[in-house]
Amino acid sequence: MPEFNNHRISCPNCKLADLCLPHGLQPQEVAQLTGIIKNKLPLQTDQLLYLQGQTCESLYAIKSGSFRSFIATADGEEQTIGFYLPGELMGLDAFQHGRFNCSAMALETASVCELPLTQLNALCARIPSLQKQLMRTLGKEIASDHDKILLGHRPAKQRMATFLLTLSHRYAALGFSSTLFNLTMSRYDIANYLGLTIETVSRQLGLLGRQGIITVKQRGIMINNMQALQLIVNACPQACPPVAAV
Amino acid sequence: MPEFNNHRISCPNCKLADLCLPHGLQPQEVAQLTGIIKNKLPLQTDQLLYLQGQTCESLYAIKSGSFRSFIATADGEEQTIGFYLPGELMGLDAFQHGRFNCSAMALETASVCELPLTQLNALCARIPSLQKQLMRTLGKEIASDHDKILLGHRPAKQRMATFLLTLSHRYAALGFSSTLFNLTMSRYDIANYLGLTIETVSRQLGLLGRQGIITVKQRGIMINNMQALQLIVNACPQACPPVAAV
DNA sequence: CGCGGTGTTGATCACAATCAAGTGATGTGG
DNA sequence: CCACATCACTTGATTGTGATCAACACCGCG
Repeated sequence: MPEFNNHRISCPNCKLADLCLPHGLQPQEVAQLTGIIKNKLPLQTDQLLYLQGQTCESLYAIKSGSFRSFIATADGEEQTIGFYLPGELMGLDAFQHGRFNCSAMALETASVCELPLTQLNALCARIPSLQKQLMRTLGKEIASDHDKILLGHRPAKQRMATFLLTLSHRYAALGFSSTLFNLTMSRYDIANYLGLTIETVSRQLGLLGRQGIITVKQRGIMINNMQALQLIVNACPQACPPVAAV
Repeated sequence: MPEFNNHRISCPNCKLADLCLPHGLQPQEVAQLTGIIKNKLPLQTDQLLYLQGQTCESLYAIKSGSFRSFIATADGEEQTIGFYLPGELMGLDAFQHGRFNCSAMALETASVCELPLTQLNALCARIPSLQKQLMRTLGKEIASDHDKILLGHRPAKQRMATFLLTLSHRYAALGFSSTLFNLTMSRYDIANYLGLTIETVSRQLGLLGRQGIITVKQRGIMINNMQALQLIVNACPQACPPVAAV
């Protein structure tokens, strides 16, 4: 993945600005936002950005790399809740009690902008459009969570297709290829996220590959037939018309 | 369900105040909040409070009754996302684009407080603790959505038990009995919400009944063994220890 | 009454989990 | 540089949970 990482933290120079918190702000407001960003050392693979239960003192915007957020369930297992890509804001679920509701782990070398809450709140009070943008981001998080709830009630094939298509769209929004990308997470992570087993994930990927819709090479994914993928996503569970079997 | 409905809308006199937006506000601030509430006619069973796609001009706090929120899926089906009880705030998912992301329908006769967004925003700018409370509510919504995502990956028995236990806790928070309550939604709604079929819901309820953990009479639920229910909720999918079979 | 909506119960089937073995990449020490 | 271990993933065989299909019970209501 190309580097969005700037040596000096500065929203005005950041390619991600329009996807991130500065979206819709005046240049002078963006400058103020830049002012509160705390520098943070890059994280290595498998390093925790924060831990479930910790007091939340900052939100984190991803500059580069990707993260996995997960919750420890009652039975001691981990349940992956979501994956985060550059430009996305992490830690919003801590707004309820001031403590992180899930843990966040780097899937690869990654860097983030740290936004101390006290300063962010103060800034929000002075910049209405920043407040508004933060609320929009919260609304987006809720809407995306609703999609995940729906997804949980779908058959395996549809979950897999939706997962790939969503990633594709998010990469496209970042300016990357929508048809050729690498999965930064393991099959185990995907399975856990989708509520499937690794075997089922593997089989579904294999199936989509044999149908010619995608090409899988390790963690590399090429989407050959975006429309077919979309059809699988839209299909109602029953009455699934045969999708150009090969 | 008893009536929380006051003849004049007034947060200071509302028994729900501490569960709702006024929580943590100074009396004088609560008065200001009361000032922006628009009166709205009570809704009848199956009446829509808002429709997915509509421009969102207000948030709604439930005074009495209950609601079901649902999304129209790609295949034309409805998918129930959640149920709302008195004191809860509806419409938060509209923050993303200013349009409601789901529809809300009354499950019984219900009344709501309408909070026009423009006035609410203006008030938030002047009352930091109101702003904070709104953010907390958003965080709560996200956290509860995460729980729903987890639930989707659990076996039927656990989904059913969790559903009942969550309702029990919410009723208790409202000052109602935690062990004796009526379901305001149909089996169909429950099944749709949990991602199961009505048959499975019926069977799971029957099973819990035969185990003596609950007593089901139509839509009336009595919880006889809260701890057993909690054990089912906590249990890991496999290695489910036999729960006092009768 | 009989009817329609709502919910229950039973029989069968299918999808995905589980169990089990095997392949392929990557890394390590001899 | 190769033997070997390890990890990540794939593939195959079997099983079980919950969906589907189908019939039936219950309740309110005209």
